[in-house]
Amino acid sequence: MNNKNKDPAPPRTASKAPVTLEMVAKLAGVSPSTVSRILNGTAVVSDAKREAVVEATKTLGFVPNPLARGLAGGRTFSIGVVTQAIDSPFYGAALRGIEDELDPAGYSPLFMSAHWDPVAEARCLEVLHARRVDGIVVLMPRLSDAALQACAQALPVVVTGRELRATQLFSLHFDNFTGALRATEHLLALGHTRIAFITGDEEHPDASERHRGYRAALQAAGIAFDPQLVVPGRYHEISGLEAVNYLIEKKCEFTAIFAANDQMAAGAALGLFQHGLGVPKDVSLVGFDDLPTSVYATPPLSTIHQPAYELGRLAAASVLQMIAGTQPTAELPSPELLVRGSSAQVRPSP
Amino acid sequence: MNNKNKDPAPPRTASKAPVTLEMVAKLAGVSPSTVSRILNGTAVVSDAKREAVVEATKTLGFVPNPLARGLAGGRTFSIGVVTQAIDSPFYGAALRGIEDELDPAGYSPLFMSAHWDPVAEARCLEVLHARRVDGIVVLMPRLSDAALQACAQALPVVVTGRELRATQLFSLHFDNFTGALRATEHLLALGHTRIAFITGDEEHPDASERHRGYRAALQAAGIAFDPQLVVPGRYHEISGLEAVNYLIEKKCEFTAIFAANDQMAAGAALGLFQHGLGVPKDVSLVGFDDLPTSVYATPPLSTIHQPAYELGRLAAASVLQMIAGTQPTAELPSPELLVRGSSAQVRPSP
DNA sequence: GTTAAGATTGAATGCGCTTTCAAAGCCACA
DNA sequence: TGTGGCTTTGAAAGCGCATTCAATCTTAAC
Repeated sequence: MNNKNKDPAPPRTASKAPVTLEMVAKLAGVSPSTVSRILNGTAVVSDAKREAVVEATKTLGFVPNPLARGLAGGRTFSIGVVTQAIDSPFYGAALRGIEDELDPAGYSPLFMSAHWDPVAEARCLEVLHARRVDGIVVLMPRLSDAALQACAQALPVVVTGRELRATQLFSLHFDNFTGALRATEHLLALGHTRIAFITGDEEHPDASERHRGYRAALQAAGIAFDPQLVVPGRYHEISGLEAVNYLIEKKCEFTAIFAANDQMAAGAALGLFQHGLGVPKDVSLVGFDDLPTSVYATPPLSTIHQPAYELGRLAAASVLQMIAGTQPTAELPSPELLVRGSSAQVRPSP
Repeated sequence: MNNKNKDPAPPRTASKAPVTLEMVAKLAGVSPSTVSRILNGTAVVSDAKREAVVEATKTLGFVPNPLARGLAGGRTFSIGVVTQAIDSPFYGAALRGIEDELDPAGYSPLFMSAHWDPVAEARCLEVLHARRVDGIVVLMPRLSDAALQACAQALPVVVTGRELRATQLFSLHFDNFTGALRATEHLLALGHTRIAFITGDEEHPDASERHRGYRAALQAAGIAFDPQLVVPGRYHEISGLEAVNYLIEKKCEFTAIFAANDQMAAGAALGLFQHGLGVPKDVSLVGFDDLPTSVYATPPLSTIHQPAYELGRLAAASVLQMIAGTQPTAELPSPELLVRGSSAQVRPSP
């Protein structure tokens, strides 16, 4: 491979014999304790010694061993992150946010996937605890509040997608209700009255909040709720597709669809396409989440922006604050409606 | 929150005083060494003691401290994984594959993102090395071969997206050339002769291989190569969109587009849509990668399936093999063309 | 009935670092 | 000149585990 990059990584000759703090101490002519103190800023040291140590650290290329630090000091400078699916477009952005926030602070994330399984989630927590992480972020937990609170007794925990507060436990919650309300209102404002709703996995609190938002908007507009128009989904693309098939099969009349997330909206779009229905010509479509891919859908998907990246950043910042002893105060931005090409004025019925 | 899940995580009462191997030893009436031996299967122990230890381990809820294990034993049971972007749809699947392979083996992945920056990548390698991971997987490295080889001197390394072999260094390479060849042949077979190509970031070996595949197919079909039809892209959606705009602006004639990856194909699709061009009615479109979302595009995208998940699994399995002392032999499956709705017979020109 | 080889086991050491604890050095004040 | 209080520094004790080494107990062969 003709890779002409100048190498940023000098071929470490020390690949065999790892440099230890003790060696630095000897070279600098001080005790190991002093080196440690300088490394951690634990105490005041004379400038002379400090310089000698810094010098020695450089010439030796010393990098402290995190394992030893963790074992001796009790802090590992790593944050456990429990996600449901590392390969989900939504979580991806959140993980990125966590990364970006942790990195400059000198912390490393330790990602684990629970796959929406409470048992697996509990195992993740256990493993992270065993690995002595300094704090934990749980993205959209499936575990009970009590389990989370129990976990928070041992170390700082931040959860998202749930309202929950306790000592060493902070929650970051997005206003799904208002988001869904806005989305439905948007469709309503375009003249739609027959708005189908594809629900999320109602095991998730978000899903039911979005459902409530949909109903609230309808009610406020004085439109009778029609249970026929609500089709259960599971947050996956395929369930959006199935929902559309179901609606059409049942000959439900609808001029718009609000899907509880963008992934199902994508599935729904495909379903409509397969049935020869144009978006937004025949059916308006609105999603929820604003996945990075949604703006590149054809047509671009109208949706509620959920700040996944921000969520990650704030969650990470919050654990860091708790570790530092401060009570976090972060709050997620309000839901924001993004009107794109998939929603339009209702056509006068033929 | 009405979470009715039975709690899989019993409220560990021992959240304060961590159980140590020594405590287990005392309870079981044996020496710490024996407990360690049983834990690691390092030596034969009498059944009586083994049972006593297992029993004690259970009643105490003992979980060995990975930090201590790592420090004392030199093995951390963790694998460093360097990815370019944790939030990319392509990498997501690969990471998932790695996770799935590592987990049953008792290893944990340690993910780090290098953001396509060789300097950052070198830093990742350093951090992972410092964290004493037992092996490293580098997905689509940007670093020079030499740097990678240097890294492999210290511990087992698996790289993907590059052909590179050395002691403790294994590479997993996908046949991008053939993939691109197949994609182009497909378009050719449909009667297209004016096939535009949106390149990837040519810093990546994959990108140039795909480019070569495109040209090879054209040549084999006896079609003169037209440089006008090749538009540089950078693997992002936006560059696909820009490429289409460029082609149309320049009034290039084309009946099909082959994008070097699905993300750019999505961008291209949007561009065509904005210009009122139908896919595949007016322009056929073929991508590369087979992202999970591509099957839900409207119309579903014809593409070359790249086994990202498999890639992750095989890479992980390979490091594990190297750690175990065996030479890995894994090989990626051949590229596979998936014909979906975005490509069709060329229309007789008007 | 011995003895050597082999199987089990425990005591002790160390991985690399943080952190008391106490000693030594410093200052100012009386 | 002496004493108390403060600061800088080093020695030493672990953190929790793996592992070497030597001791003890078996078993087999003579």
